[in-house]
Amino acid sequence: MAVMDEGRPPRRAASGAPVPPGFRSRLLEGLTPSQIRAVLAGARRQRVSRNEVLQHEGEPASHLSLLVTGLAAFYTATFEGDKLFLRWITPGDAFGLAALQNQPQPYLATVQTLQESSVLLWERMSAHALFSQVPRLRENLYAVASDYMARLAHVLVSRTSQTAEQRLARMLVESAHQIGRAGREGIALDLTNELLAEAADVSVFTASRQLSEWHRQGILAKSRGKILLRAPKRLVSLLAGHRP
Amino acid sequence: MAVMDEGRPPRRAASGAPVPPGFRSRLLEGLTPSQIRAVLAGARRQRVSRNEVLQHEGEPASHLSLLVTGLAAFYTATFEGDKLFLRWITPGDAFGLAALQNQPQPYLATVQTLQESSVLLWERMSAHALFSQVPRLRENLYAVASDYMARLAHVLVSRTSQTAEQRLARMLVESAHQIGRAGREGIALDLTNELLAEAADVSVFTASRQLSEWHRQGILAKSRGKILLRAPKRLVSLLAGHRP
DNA sequence: CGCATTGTTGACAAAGTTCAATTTGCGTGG
DNA sequence: CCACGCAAATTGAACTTTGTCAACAATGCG
Repeated sequence: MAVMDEGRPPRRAASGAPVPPGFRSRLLEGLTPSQIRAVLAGARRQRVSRNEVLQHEGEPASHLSLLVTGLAAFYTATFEGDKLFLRWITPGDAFGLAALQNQPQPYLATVQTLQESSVLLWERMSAHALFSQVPRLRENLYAVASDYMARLAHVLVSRTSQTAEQRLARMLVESAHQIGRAGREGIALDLTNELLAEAADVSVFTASRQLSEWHRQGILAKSRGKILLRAPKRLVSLLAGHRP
Repeated sequence: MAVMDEGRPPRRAASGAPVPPGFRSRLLEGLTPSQIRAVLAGARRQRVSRNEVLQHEGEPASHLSLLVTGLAAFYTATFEGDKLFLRWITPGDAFGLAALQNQPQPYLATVQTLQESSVLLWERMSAHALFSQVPRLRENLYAVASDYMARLAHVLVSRTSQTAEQRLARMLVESAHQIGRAGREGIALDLTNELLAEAADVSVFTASRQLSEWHRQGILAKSRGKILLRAPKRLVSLLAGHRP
């Protein structure tokens, strides 16, 4: 993964703050420092508060975006208009990949912040120009798109072939990797039952019952809006060791 | 969509038959005739019989492929190893897009023929070379990949938020577009209950019951391995007109 | 301290799957 | 050309999983 050069104080982008030291993104991997500077210079940096919609499914894909700090969720809408969680967007994740198509396309999903965040935004046309100048960007873009594909396929498999219990376990384990904070007691997650239920596509009631069950078994501890995974391995075993 | 030049007799590719006249593929759209010749010349043409596996999920993506004639299905495997239908592959559809990544990647899905078919195969490295020579190919590739994303998202929405009846209706309507033969009586589909059930992710029993119901209502006619859609619009109305 | 948000619990209902028992259709070989 | 045999399709009934709903509890913020 690309790491920003931490040696020298990073140059301030034309219209925004620099990227935090140590920031990594799959999209910028393998670029030279000067290429990274050029790419960042073409972006607009923006702070966004919690629960802000960064892109709206169906609207023309006008920007390529990159989450710098914070947390967002990537949703698609059902035919009835309910939102359907697809994945977390964490710092370093790009979204709005539809903007890089030659023909203007609509966004495939809605992205909404779950915490105060900051993003880099490239306007469609200037992104096209940048991607022509830096071939490595195109390669990275394709890799990122492929990663979306693979994740989407996993979600699909999970939703259609796993039980509610397994989906919850999977979501907890994945979330632990992506948005968890490791501590002495275990891995801490800032998730309400409601958000977790939504992410695992389970009713809040099922989520509550299952979490209580795992709490009883000592696998995790709960408090309001927080989950502490004490034994993530026991959750993993619910997934893999399913067939005896 | 790209159409092969039908004016002159198509030049025979190095190691296979030419593409049939009128053949169209999203992947080759916008290429000049000479570019198309060059691209086809780099491919191996292959006949494959029914139920042949063209690529295996998890194996290294060694080839980019293009279905020329016939029909195939694009499956992914569940964690238990069952196959999970994702989409049809019809003539002109490319698959094995993972081969175009810079780093070698595994195939994301299994592709299996449902009829006697023929495919064009590009070995990974020569595909890379071709795609460097013809920038338009890269653009098309990205568009094709985006189309996969969009379809996958649709499947996901369908699987998680629609009833068995709706999924069957949707699958019938989609299949009618993609693999149906329009006739005076309606649109004919060569599908067994089993294949349809698999594609809609429904048990064969549910499929049988629902088809019988629609048969009773005059929406379709069935015979062994065949379905004749008489009133596809009434199926569509089950999807959209669901909310009153 | 009061109130809104978040979480819990039990009873019940709905949607589909599973299973077993048959029936139907169709190609084939005698 | 007929009967056989297999694959495809059907049907009813029990069963499972999970969602829905209503009522309630507890947590923590202002």
